[in-house]
Amino acid sequence: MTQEIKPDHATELAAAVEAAAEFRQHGRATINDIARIAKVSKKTVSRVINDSPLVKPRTREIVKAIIAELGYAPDPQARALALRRSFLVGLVYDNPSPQYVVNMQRGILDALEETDFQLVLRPVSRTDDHYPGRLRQFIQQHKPFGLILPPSVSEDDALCEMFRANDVDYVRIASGMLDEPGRMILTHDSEGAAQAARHLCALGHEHIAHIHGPESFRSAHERRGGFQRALEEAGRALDPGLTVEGGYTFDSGLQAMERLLYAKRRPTAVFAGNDEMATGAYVAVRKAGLRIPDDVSIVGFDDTPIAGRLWPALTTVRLPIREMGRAAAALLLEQAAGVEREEVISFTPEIVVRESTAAPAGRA
Amino acid sequence: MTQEIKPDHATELAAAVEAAAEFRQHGRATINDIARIAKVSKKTVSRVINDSPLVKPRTREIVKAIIAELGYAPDPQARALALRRSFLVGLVYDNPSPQYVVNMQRGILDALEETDFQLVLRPVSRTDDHYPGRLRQFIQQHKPFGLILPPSVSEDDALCEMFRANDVDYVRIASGMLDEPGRMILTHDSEGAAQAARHLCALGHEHIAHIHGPESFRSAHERRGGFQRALEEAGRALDPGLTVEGGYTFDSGLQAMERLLYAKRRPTAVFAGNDEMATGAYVAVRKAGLRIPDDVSIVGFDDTPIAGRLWPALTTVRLPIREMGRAAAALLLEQAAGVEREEVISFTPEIVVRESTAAPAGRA
DNA sequence: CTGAAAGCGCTTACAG
DNA sequence: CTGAAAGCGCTTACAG
Repeated sequence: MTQEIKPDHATELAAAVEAAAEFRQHGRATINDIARIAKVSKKTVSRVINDSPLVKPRTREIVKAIIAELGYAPDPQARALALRRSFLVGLVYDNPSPQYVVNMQRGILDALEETDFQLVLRPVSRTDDHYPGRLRQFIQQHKPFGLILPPSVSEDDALCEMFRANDVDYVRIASGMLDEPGRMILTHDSEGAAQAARHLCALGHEHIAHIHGPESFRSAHERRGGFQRALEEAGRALDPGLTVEGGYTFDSGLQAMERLLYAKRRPTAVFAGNDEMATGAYVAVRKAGLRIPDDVSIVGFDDTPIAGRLWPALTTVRLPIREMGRAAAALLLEQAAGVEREEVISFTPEIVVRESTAAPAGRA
Repeated sequence: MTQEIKPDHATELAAAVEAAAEFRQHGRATINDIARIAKVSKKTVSRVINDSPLVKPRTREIVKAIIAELGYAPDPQARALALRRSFLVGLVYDNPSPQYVVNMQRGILDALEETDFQLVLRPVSRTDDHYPGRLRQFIQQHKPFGLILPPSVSEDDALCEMFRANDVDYVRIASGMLDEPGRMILTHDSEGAAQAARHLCALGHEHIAHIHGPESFRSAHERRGGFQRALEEAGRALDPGLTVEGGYTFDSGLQAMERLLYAKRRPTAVFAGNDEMATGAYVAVRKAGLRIPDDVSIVGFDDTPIAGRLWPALTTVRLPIREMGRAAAALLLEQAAGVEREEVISFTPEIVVRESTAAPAGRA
């Protein structure tokens, strides 16, 4: 006489795990192995992998237990082929600062850490006319899951349109609202610059210069604008004679500062649009035989590592680049999950006061 | 009456290209499209893609013409699935210098530029015990084409053994001969350090200090060794009382220099094991109210961008990091092509003389 | 030198 | 809630 035995859930689960354990030695498992051991179809395993709700909780639990026991991970190449979409997240950048790039990479990697996504690097040169074409080819061939765009590539509207046309998700990091909230990380550069202005005004400076970045960078406008507004709110004005354009480079900062030092009335403080230019300004001041901050106070922007390594250490405005990268990658995942975001994610830089700023000589 | 027309090769080729041109609008081509238009099997197209010699030159030419006309590129995901090997090259690094990392990335990207390979980033922490396990999982799941290992991960023999066991190609970049020539990029750090020693001796320094890197870094030994040997060849010796250990960081350089400044007899020149520590040494000298190079000459190692931005600009030893990255990636491709290399590829650093070194005060 | 069949490890409609 | 069949775009033996 046969007797129908209806095993309870715990028994069933234990049996499945045991069957899985026996399989262990046979090398890397596939979806078929999981299905066979779980006694379900591979489609059901696929549903579990993809978190489909259409699986009985009990079935799901058994499948998950076997997956855990075998340390199974689905093959990204096979999934990509079937999904027509790879598990690569591309960082498309033209930012010249290695520090910026590395920090952004770190942030993105933080967010991708426990996922199946890999970060691939796509440096570009915006002065190369072929760069959108190359990117299109990359996209069509590698079908990246999504792209992250820091400044200044993030400011290229035509490029983003191409991404949309090719059905590729992206997140733009920029100092202006260039896209819908779900595709943007906003940085309030103008507010950071305003903090620099307030700091210098509070120290008593009246005669303040600004070395701004190139007109082609949105951040240069934002920073100049915020600085100017805050000066005006404090009853000062940004003297056009003390406003010089640089190229965000060390050399341009050095040259701009040299010009400022020979102005009719030498400024007692200078706000440089980034740390690179501030570093150049240091050298110009030194070469002129002047002292920082005794003769001239200097403020930078970015808080790159060089800021703390200069002597005296540079007062500057810090943008949390790593956190921004993390947020951008998280937003990309959110976007893929179909979340509709209404509010933009934004970051406000903060001034870091070190040793390069002090009250002007007359007021010391 | 039908007449057999045997078209010549040129006609045949032109016809194929025309057929391809007609196809153009239908979206992205696959290997099947190419095969159909070329009137061959897809296996033959696959042979052409993979540069198999087993294809009649004429057939190959026609297939290549159609591929070019359609701008066809094989799907990397599909190839990866069939080949059980992806087109990803992993950069596995724990190097703390952003400048080093970014330059290495650039070099690798240079070499991968016109290939189908993508660079993926795998930062690791050697102090994390789980890091080999995580890497193994990455390897087994993503089946990277190969890995590039700069110092100090490159010095981990057990890790490389795991790579071999998992049948993954790799290239180690190190200052010692740790592996066979086909898997190594060698840097002659000791020779660079020797150049620093010769430079200081030539200037007339007798009383020379050295701030070396941490014992756990092979480069620290190589640099100290090369420096010491060259000093001895010049009839000097490395005074143990003027040899201090730092941690390759700014702060450690500052502290080490402070100790040296209070030595019984202050050194007239200091060789720092890297630019970071040299930068710290600058600050210590400044804080002590001394001048560079008038009171103390300083030499760094690496030639990171900060070297040229300091005041006075830092004399340092430059390693061509970007070229090293390029060579490493090229070597990986060579390895995959089955080339057996007998001679190791090596790079010798060179001193870059700037403004931080001069004859000692007494001899000016 | 060339091709038809099978397979890499997944997912997508479709049917139940 | 579950499964059998077909397909993603390639390559690998195998046969000729």
